[in-house]
Amino acid sequence: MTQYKSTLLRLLEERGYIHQLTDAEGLDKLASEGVVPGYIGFDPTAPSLHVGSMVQIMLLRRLQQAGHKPIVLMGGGTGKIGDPSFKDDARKLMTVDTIASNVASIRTVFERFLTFGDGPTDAVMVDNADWLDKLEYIPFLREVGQHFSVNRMLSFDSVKQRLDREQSLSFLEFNYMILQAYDFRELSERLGCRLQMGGSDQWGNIVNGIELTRRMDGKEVFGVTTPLLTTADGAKMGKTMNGAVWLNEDALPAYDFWQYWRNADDRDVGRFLRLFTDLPLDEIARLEALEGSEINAAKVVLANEVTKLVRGEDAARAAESTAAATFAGGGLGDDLPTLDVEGGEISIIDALIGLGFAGSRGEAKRLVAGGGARVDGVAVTNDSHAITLNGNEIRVSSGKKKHGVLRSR
RNA sequence: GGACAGGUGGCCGAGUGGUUAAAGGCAGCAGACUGUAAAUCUGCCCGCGCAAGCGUACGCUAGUUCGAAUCUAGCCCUGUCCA
Repeated sequence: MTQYKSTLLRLLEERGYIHQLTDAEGLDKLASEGVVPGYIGFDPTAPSLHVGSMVQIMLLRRLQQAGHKPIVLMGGGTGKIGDPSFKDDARKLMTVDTIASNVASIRTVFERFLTFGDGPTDAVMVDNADWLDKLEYIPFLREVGQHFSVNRMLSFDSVKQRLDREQSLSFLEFNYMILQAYDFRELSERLGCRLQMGGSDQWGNIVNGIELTRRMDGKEVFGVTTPLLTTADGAKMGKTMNGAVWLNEDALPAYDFWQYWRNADDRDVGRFLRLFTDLPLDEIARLEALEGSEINAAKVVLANEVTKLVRGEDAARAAESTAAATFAGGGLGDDLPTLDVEGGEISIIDALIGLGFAGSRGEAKRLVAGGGARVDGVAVTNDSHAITLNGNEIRVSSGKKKHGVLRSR
């Protein structure tokens, strides 16, 4: 199992992407013989994907790096249903318009990770609404439905958990796994797709797709899942401070994105470097071996590399220099949130709200009362404090990490 | 259609007439310690207000009561079992 012949599996193995494989030997053989088209599905539940989806995106990138063809499947059709997997409650149904606009917005991110085009190993993007929307119920039941055993479906974790917890699972959601399986089969027909990848929670769906493809067409296809990514302290990746860590620029400023990686847990640095950057493994080994506070250097590299990939070179450089100026120098950087102040004076409360460090006046006051608010590095404990700018830029901070700039206008 | 159980703050979960803006936990924010790390300890954690206070809030609606998350009725939703 350890020694793969194919570049693909070796690459995935050594960088930590593999959790489960459906047929390691078969896939290894296939991948060493020629181009393997492989896909991963993404649900358009929001206008942007977040860091939690990044393993999958990187997986497609690795696929292309290893000389194969990545297929990005947008779940424009399945998104109308919602994955029941492990959710506590039924997802609210999204309107068709929302889905369409989410699909369009998510699309842009992939261009940074993959090379699209018409060549044999160029990436393509497809939307399962293209075929799912047109399905006719009776023909679909006859062709596809006959291959599914309800007994079996009930035994899948995604469904079982919902039932065990005595939570409702609508028939609509129950169908999700069938449609997902159908996607694989459809992609195998349309694009000769041989491989589906996904998070470990997708295992059941992937296996279903493989079986359906075999039963309907007698074709052999494969599946790979990635480990469920959590941070070292056990939290799901991609949810922090002010919510999710979005990939799209308009959903999260590059500086905040950079900071997310800069603040990674020590124990995660090596793993993240392998998964989310293209740095060579020996370089990563050197970085993750750094001890104590030296590891901070590795975190900067991590932040730079990931930001470069997701947001571009310029964004990464700007974020780094802002961070350096703000933290090391105690100064200001261009990327910090900025508030234009009229009239040369503003109350500390309004400044904190204006910079987005507090969501309400009460919250701002509590922050001040708790000693977390600083003006030019000096703690302010009086919530009626007024800041006078005198034409200068003033630095306002919430805690030690969140900094912003007041500028007079 | 019937019987039973249930719907509480971002989540989990106590609370069964006033002392309940609602125990506890998780998540989050801040402070101390540090390395913009982890762990630990401390404070905060519906909104407005300097405050007294006011406004909202316990599925929805209408009641009973001086007073309801707590009682009554109807409705909606969920689960389990029965038809």
